Amino acid sequence: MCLCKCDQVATLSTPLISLPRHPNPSSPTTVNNDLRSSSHTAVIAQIEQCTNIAQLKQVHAQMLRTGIFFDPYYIDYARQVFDQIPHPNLYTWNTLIRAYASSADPVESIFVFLDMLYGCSECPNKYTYPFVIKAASELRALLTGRAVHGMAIKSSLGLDIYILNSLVHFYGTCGDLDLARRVFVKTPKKDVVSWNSVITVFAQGNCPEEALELFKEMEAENVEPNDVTMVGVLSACGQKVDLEFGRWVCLYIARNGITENLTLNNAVLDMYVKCGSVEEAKILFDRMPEKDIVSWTTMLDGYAQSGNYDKAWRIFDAMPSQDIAAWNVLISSYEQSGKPKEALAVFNELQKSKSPIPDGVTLVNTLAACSQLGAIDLDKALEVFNSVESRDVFVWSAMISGFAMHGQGRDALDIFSKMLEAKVNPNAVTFTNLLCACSHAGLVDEGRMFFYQMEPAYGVVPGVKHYACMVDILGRSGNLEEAVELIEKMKIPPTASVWGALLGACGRNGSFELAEKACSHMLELDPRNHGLYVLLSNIYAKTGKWEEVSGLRKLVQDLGIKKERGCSSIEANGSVHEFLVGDNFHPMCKEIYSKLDEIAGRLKLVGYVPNKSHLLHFLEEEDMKDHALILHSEKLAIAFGLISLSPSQPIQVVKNLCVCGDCHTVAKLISKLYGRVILLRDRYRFHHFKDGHCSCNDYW
DNA sequence: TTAGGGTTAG
Repeated sequence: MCLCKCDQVATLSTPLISLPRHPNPSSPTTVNNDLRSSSHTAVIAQIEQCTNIAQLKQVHAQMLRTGIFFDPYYIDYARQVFDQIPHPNLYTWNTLIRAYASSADPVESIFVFLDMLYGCSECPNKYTYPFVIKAASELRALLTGRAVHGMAIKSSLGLDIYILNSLVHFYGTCGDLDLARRVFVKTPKKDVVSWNSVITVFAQGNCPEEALELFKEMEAENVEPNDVTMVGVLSACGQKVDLEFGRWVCLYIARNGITENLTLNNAVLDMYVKCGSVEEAKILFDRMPEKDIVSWTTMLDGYAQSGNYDKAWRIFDAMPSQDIAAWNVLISSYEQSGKPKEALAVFNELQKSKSPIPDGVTLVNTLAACSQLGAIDLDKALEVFNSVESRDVFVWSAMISGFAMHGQGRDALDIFSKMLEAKVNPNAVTFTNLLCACSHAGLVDEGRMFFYQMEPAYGVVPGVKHYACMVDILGRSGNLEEAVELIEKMKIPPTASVWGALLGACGRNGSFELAEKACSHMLELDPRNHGLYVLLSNIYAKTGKWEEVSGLRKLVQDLGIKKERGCSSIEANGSVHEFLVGDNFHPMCKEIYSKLDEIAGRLKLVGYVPNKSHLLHFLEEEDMKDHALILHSEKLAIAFGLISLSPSQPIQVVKNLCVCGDCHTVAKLISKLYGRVILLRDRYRFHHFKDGHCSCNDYW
């Protein structure tokens, strides 16, 4: 990565925004490279002065104690020593394979293993396989790992518990939870590590329910859990946002005498943060006997995610050192909470501070912030992208996502081809973004091709997000039967998002029976999803099932389910203006409503008839004001934009929910009648309105 | 004299 080029990026997107605090330009922990290389020389000199094994062991112990043994520098040194051994024995080969497996360059581990198969007279043994499998896990190299698994079976080592436990971890890490579970089930005498491996991979593979089920099974089998088990269980609680169970786990840890340690405390901290209880996190944080960078970063994340940026910046300042993860937490939380300008401001601060150096995550979030700012800034995103020398898979994927959000499906596909040309292997995120691009641009055949090739050609097992995207692609294009078949064939249980994609398609294509089926599945999985009741209510209303509509309305009231209110914001003359549905609070509301009346008149002249099918019967009747236009927040924002911005300025609106069909039509007409460019970002994507057309080609 | 599982940001 080249800093001077990134500086260019910083200047081209310098945002005029004030953050709660501007960090110090220099980070307290700048690594001094000169010092480091002189220490390398000293250690090597010490090793070379050794005349017997005892002395060598002493140096080794010292290196382990200070942690410098894991400095990549010494692996190269070890390799040089290894290369001078005329006939290394199996033990020596294993040592080198192990060193590479947990190094920054695990692929070397695989290469050494292959060299060993030809260059060593002995066969790989029960020690070799766990190291090689670990390297394959690090690399997410599903095909390589499978081959190694096969070799282990052929060498009659297929039932070794260490090898099986590594394999559970390996398959899980590669996304094949099904296979991970099968290996686990076949493990003859499961020990605590077997259980930990399977619980951990399910927790990390977005299957927290299964992870917790496995934990219960483990208890039933009377296997005593340890601290590592609890880390996995806490991670599952965090993902489920199940604070109550998380608290129970904390009690369980105390009652069962499981030793607290730094990692376990960090996992508890993370659980509290993910469950939204920053207060409990802070109490633990204050009483933790030992804290590391992860503890600080988790706490920082807690405050940032809850929008408490003052406290977040205070934590940031108090941290012993601000590594790139800490910066990334700030950038990503600003970016994800719809504050792309603040995100870019933090990126600028980072650039000014010179250290730490931005990594792939920084660029991903910065690119996302650029794309959030609209079409003009997508060009900036391209500049950021082009200025980065080391593009990892996430940077490429972020760029694909940027194009996907703007409905530029072909551009997304082009970027993907270039990524393959650059020899960067796509991962699960790449395919999610790619499928999303296909969905937004109506590229059905391409979507199908990617979906069915991702596993055989690239070793990426389709996850629930990929299924949801594929169902969406098929549903939107009217291939409802195929979408249903796909859901039925899923190897993993469909989530609410998968059924939601089908439901959306049903709404458009009018298949009410199927919609009811999808709804009942979704209600089981996500009973407090307000949007779902709205959709279901619409479906009942369309089929004239008024009794069901009123029953549903009562249910929603009884359950106390609140909907997310539609809210649009627009920036004009340096400040942000927010509008809610039928809002009367804006100081210029009189002008805005008279502008809307004028718009309504002009739209009527060109034959526009409000499309009331998008009105949400009964459930949203309070939103229905007696106006010529249905006053969704985006219309208010656009009207305000017409009044306040000069004709040459694009009207940029951000909406928290999905844009409705009527607002979409109105925006198209306004862009033509008033000769304005309108950029509307909704929950999922961008719409660029110009000359009466939208960039999404009415396909969203 | 070698072994497997763990927490933060996409």
